[in-house]
Amino acid sequence: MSQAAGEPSEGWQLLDDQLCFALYAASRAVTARYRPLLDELGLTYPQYLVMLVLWEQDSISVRDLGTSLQLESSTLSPLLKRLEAGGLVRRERRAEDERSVAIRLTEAGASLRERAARVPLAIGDAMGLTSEQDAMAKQLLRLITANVTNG
Amino acid sequence: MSQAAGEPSEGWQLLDDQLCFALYAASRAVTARYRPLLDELGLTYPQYLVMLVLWEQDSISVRDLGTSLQLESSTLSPLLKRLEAGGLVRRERRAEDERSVAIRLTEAGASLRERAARVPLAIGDAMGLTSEQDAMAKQLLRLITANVTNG
DNA sequence: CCCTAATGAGTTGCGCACGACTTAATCGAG
DNA sequence: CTCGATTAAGTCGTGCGCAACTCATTAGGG
Repeated sequence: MSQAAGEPSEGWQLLDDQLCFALYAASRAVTARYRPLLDELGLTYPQYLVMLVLWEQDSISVRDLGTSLQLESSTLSPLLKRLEAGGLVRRERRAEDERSVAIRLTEAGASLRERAARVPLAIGDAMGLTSEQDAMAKQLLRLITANVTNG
Repeated sequence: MSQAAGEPSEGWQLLDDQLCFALYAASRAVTARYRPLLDELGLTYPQYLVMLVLWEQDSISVRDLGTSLQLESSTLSPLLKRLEAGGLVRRERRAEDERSVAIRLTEAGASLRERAARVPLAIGDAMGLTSEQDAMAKQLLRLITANVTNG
């Protein structure tokens, strides 16, 4: 166990013992691993997540996108504008409810799906987990998220 | 390979199946849980991590801080300036090597340690994991970080 | 019908996070 | 010793991520 200069450490407050830091470091490390792959597609990591949702379900409101990704409109609105500027999505007010904005894939956005197919495979490969470890990790992370979100 | 809207997805590229998203969501959820606690201390989450390192080992270079936290000097330099402006640390050039800057705690920075003692306990409590689950999660996250970083 | 509350999207301000770059100091081969 | 390469810290530009707020639209009680 590492110690403060001179005095013994008390055991609480050690960076390397904290799950929170392991989580923070792992998340950034994985995102960094995505970067070169996503650069080829002209996407950032959050933009890629938005595209994943749209490839699953085209024409979705900003609100529902926020629910899926747990992101605020203040994060999504500028991001979606950048995707629109890049020609991947269109934004149009809904006739039924003028408050709502539907996000739809353009042709370019839809066709990007094939080029992106290899990304999750490459990342899964880089993570190098067995399927049991992968399942365990997902389960634990979802448990943490659920506990920390409401509790 | 691509599908029309409405059809079932093929299993690759499903947001909810991806470990990377679970990681990203969990990391943000945990940080959000920290926020009200750290607000009372006048710290952000990355600032809190820097303070954790300093409480373990006072007088550390920006370089070594970056190695510990896996952060670039371009992230740390402005962050450390804000901590200095807040009166928690001092920055002084090292005599032995004028390129290097030593970060030292002020009195206020050192005494913040006691007030911060309850933070890891509160977070650990909120995560609600058994000690076995906690250990398993840390192990898996470190494995992912290690594999993804070099590989 | 009216008027207030709510809802959805967007704006602003601030603090990361990182790539690309700059500057200054040190190192090290010849 | 000299001078080109390396190293440490910092700056700049871009894109999140979120709190606090605004604005427009819709819902709903009286």
